[in-house]
Amino acid sequence: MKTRIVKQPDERKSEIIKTAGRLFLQKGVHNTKISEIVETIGVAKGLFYYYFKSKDDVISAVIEHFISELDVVLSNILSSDINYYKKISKFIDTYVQIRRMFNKNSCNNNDNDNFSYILLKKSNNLILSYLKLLISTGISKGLLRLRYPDETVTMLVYGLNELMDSSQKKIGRAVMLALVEQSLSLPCGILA
Amino acid sequence: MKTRIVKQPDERKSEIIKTAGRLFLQKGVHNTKISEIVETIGVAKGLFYYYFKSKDDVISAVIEHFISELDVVLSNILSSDINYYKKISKFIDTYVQIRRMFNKNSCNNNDNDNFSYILLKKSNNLILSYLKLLISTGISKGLLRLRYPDETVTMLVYGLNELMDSSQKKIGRAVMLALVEQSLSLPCGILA
Amino acid sequence: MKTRIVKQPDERKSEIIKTAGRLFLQKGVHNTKISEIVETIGVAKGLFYYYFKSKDDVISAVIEHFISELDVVLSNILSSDINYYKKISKFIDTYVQIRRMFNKNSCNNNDNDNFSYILLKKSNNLILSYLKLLISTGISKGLLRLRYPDETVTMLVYGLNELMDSSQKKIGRAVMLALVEQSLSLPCGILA
Amino acid sequence: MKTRIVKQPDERKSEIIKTAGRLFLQKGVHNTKISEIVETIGVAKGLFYYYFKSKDDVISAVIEHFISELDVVLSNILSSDINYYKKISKFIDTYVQIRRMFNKNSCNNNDNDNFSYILLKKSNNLILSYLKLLISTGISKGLLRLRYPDETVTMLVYGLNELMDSSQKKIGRAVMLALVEQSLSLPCGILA
DNA sequence: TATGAATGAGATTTCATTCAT
DNA sequence: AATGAATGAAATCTCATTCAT
Repeated sequence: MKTRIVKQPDERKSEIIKTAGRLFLQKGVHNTKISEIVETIGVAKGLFYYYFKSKDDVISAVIEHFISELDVVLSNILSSDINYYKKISKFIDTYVQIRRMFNKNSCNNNDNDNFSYILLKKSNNLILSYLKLLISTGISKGLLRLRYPDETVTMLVYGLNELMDSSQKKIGRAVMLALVEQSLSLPCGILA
Repeated sequence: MKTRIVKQPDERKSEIIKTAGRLFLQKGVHNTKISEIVETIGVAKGLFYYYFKSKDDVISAVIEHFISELDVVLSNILSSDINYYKKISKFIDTYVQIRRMFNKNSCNNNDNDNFSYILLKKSNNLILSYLKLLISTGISKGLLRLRYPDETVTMLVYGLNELMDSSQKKIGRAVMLALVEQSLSLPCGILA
Repeated sequence: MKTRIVKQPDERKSEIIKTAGRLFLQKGVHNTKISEIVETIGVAKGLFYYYFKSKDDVISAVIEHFISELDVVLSNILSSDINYYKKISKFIDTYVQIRRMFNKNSCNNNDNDNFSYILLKKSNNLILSYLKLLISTGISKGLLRLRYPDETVTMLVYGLNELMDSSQKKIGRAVMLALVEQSLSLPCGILA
Repeated sequence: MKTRIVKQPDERKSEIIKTAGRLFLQKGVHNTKISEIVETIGVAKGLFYYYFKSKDDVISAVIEHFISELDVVLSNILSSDINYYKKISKFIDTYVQIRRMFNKNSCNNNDNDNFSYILLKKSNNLILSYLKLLISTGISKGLLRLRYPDETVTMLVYGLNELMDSSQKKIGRAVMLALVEQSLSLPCGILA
């Protein structure tokens, strides 16, 4: 029998969520067995089912965990004391970061999971809602003008998303911001 | 003993691919069992393995099948005898069609497959390559001007993709084309 | 639902090995299904795969098990406190015993396994290595003389092996020992 | 549809037996699928079952084929017009040949067939019966003397068998014949 | 005599989940 | 709060054999 290490419930649960999340991103949900999660942590299988009802249960928890962390970051940017355009470029930077994190891993995984897909989509939607808010504020303040603001922002976010995926050459920050300016009909160089 | 119905290999193989494809879209790859595919057709399980090495093998075949069908459609548009702007809007229309087809189904599927995801991505990339070609031809003919043509088209395609997914209200054809015009810096109404 | 009987891993693993070994000898490896092994013990099929990676895995384990048991017996004879010629005849007796055990069973089995064959060969080789040691010791002590000691012992062991297989009439112990004496150029009757 | 090559029944049947035999020795019976046999020849599966009732049926035929070929060779030696001792050494030489043929192949095959085993055994028994005959003739003619002629010859054949298998260094013809002489209590060098 | 698509029983294997300890 | 042996349903895959052509 292994030496039993007792932890606070919250700490243990969080440990499982983080470990599962890492493995899910690395190898895909379908290729991550419960046994692997518990072996990685070094606990018994039964403990997993003490904290989670099922595998699906931990998947949801992992997604929720990632999204709520992102929410904190974005919320801080929005309420921070920097100028309007800076906020836009900060959003874009944050976006690039999480994209890279989610995608670096999901490339390897050739299995048929849509875990990263859901995660990405939820992240995109979150950042999208923040951006929509920011843009509509900008419009009412007269900082920019757009015929279809919501649609334009949607296309911007998901367009960038794909651009990061597919381009052979890594897209530089400058080009990226230029594309944002173009999409939002902003003066050239204002986000730089 | 079942009465044995013999078919030409090509016909049978194609029958399996189409049946599998339909089920994959309806219920996801993971939720579609080999036994279901063969039961749907009404043949023995062994026959499946006579034509395909494994489940993965048929997945690849299904994807290839969908993509090659799309390729024919797009290729016909490109070589057809209609004017330049008409071709663009035809591409967009085709795009909308397949998107609807892939997505109508993938909504139901709550499993963890990314079959539709891969399919969508490959379709997007195919249409993207056709559009890039068309746009660069247009640029060299002086029909339009863009600073980052490839990046712009990429963002356009994937932006639209998401727009169709997410907007509560269905995006009308008019708005869609307007967004395309805006993205490509084309005169308002020219694609209508 | 079955009542679950929990055992120590070592005990369970050993239980599986012994049961599998018995069935393998009785019916041949190919004719022994995993399902039979677990049904015989009265556990679930999954438990088998909890302890063994595959059917091949348990086959190896069974062979190893038989051989290591034989090794203990032979090793005890070698180090025991009896006279030199007695050791030889004890080796022969042990040999006869295991031969009978392996062959009694393998007669029934008309399938195409060579499980008993491998087992027999490994046993033969083990006893052979012990005998070679004993003989060479005897030679250096001047207890016997042989031109080709290793070859002679090899032929002796495998010759006896076959003799036990094939002769219609069961070979008596006396004849057997006489043949050993003849092979090793020992005085007639010294092993009796 | 393939071009259909029609052959005489005997020729076809023999073609299947020879091909099957080659594959059985190369890869083992269990690893040789009916499909492989017919593909190697270039005919359809159905044809196999036109000539053979089952896989077991062809296995028997293959064994019979090998054995009857050996029988011809041995029979020729026995009735040939050479001296007594020469016949013995010719038998041994033939024996070495077929052993090499059966074993060179069966080494590779790590599967659980006893095809080579059966084949070897039947060959050994055939040569054994010829040798017993020869030896007993020799005894009645006063050419040699043995206490247990049959047992001795049995041990000789099977002992040599193993010797060829196991010895790291290939056993030379001279040593081999020396061992035969020793076993049969023949004067040293008479077989050389 | 020959074809090869089709059959189907059954084997091995996987793994999320349970529960006696 | 923790263990890990045990469960069992279900999935994938194999291949000797059959039979419509």
